[in-house]
Amino acid sequence: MKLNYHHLYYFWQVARSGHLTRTAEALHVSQSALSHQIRQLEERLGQKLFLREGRTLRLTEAGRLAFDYAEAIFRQGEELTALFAEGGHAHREVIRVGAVATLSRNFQEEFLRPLLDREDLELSLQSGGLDDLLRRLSAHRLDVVLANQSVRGDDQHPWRSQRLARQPVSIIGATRLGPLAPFPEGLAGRGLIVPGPESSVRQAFDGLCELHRLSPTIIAEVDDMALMRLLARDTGHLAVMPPVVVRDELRVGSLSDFGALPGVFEEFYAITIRRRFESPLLKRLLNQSSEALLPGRRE
Amino acid sequence: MKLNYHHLYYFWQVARSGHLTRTAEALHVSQSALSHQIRQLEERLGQKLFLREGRTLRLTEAGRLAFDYAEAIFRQGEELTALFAEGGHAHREVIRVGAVATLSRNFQEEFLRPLLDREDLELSLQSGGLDDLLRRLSAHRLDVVLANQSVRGDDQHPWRSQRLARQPVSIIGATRLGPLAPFPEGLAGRGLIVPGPESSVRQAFDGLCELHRLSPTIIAEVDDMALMRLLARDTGHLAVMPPVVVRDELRVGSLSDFGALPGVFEEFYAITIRRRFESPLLKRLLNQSSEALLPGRRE
DNA sequence: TGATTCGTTCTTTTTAAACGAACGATACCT
DNA sequence: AGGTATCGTTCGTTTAAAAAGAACGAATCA
Repeated sequence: MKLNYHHLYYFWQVARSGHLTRTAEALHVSQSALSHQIRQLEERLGQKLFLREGRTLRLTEAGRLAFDYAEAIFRQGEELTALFAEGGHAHREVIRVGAVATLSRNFQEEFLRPLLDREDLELSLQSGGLDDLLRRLSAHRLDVVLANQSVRGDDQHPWRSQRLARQPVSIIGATRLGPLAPFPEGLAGRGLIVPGPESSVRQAFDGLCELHRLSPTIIAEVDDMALMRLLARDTGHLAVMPPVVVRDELRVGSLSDFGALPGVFEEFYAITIRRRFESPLLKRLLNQSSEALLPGRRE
Repeated sequence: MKLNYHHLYYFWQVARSGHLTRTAEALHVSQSALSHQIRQLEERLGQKLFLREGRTLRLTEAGRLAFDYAEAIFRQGEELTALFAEGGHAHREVIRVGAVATLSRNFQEEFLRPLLDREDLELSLQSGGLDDLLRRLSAHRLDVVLANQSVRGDDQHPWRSQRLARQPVSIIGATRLGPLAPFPEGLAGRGLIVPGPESSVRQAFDGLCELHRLSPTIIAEVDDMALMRLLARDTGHLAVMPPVVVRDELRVGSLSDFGALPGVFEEFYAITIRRRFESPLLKRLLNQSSEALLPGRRE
């Protein structure tokens, strides 16, 4: 009881033009053949797709529904054939990476570095929210999603999260603030910029504060690492963030690392979809990334 | 030179399992038939999809590409058949409306009102950004998009914008601010909340200010009408917005309309896609909406 | 009213898909 | 190593599905 895509194609063509005879001519088949095939589709689906009103055809509600699906299906098919038609030559390898927009750019760059100097590779990098990216991953429009949290897969969405890196998290602030006692003393009377309440870093940090009976003054909750970096640099407040994010500023000396927070880590995950044939390049990339970036990598 | 979806289906099934023989058994065809059909697909596309390495199959890069498309195509097909299989009964009429999230809720409700009390109709209402909604419209996942700007269609995207309503725009503020001289005098020394610079209302308002040699103090630029309504109610600032948005507050008396701005209008558009068979219900809805809501409707 | 257009239905013809046996290559086992 | 089972390919043959073509009926137009 499977759908016959040949029938659906004929239906689609007739539905978009509205005329059986003209469509038959355009497709170089007889109208009787068309009529018959469409009738078979209706039988298979169990519902009328056209209302035959005299000698004109009108779509039924079911037909409208089927038409919308057919449109989506055959547009993709056309896209596919176009892709193969133009590029008669061999296809370059493509890796499509989605990155959660709030992720550290340094981390993204680190991950992509092995790919950047390869001439034979086409790299597509897309930013967005995690939900959006996961949707694209499920639709096979992405090969991997970089995120700072893991997701659990289920039957519907066979996602697989692989931890790539685990960065220590520190108290970061402008060097001009002068020397600061290490955590937890140094925090007294200071404003803090912290990650949003959803993030794992924030939750670990809150736990740590509770342990030390601290209730620091939260100035801002910021999810975007790039923004947090700017705020740490340009305000007099302290930020809770991984030092790797502000690597350059630490080297130049405009920002200082006032000490790592014990037990607080920012974790990075590569989310992929289980598939029979994985791209060997992607596989290699994930393996070498988790080896290179995993614990205690100096940056 | 058209794509054979039957071939593609076989390829898809083989590619997802990785084995030709097992797939042949599962599909109740001989392996020779499968092998032959896949070979034909390769010939049609002009490229190898599998690397035959001894007695194992591996996807080529082109194969990976084709597989992703096949996945998208046949998932939709399965969705379609599932839809018809469960709902053996006649399909209820469906109208899928997308509304730009920043649009006045009152306007949306007004538009949808004729549909709400119909038992025989299934209504789907989706919010989002204009770009996102237009994409869904093009993919036939929406029937109509409500927006506060018109879009021009092109060959790729045969959009059609139809103006539904044109609302006057006023200076709105908390009643407790006391009586206010009409525009432009009343604005002197007041903070203003205005729509964002992209909106047509804002552009018309800026033009009006220039005409009167006014440069009012902009407190905030807000695109979301619901948010603007809250700000007008809860702050001491004046807002530039259509009175219809705060209809309830005006009636209760918590907000006052300090006078319409000449020549400034908020316009509402219904964006649809040209198609052969339009839903008669949608057609009727658009017609009666533009009649009912067009100029000077009291609200 | 009669010619014409357009979709349907039937039978016959043509085309394409499926089968099954033989073959070749590879992996596995002892 | 050498035998054997497994897996994909390639044939010629068979079978099933799609197309053609003619006859029919209903609606449209002059």
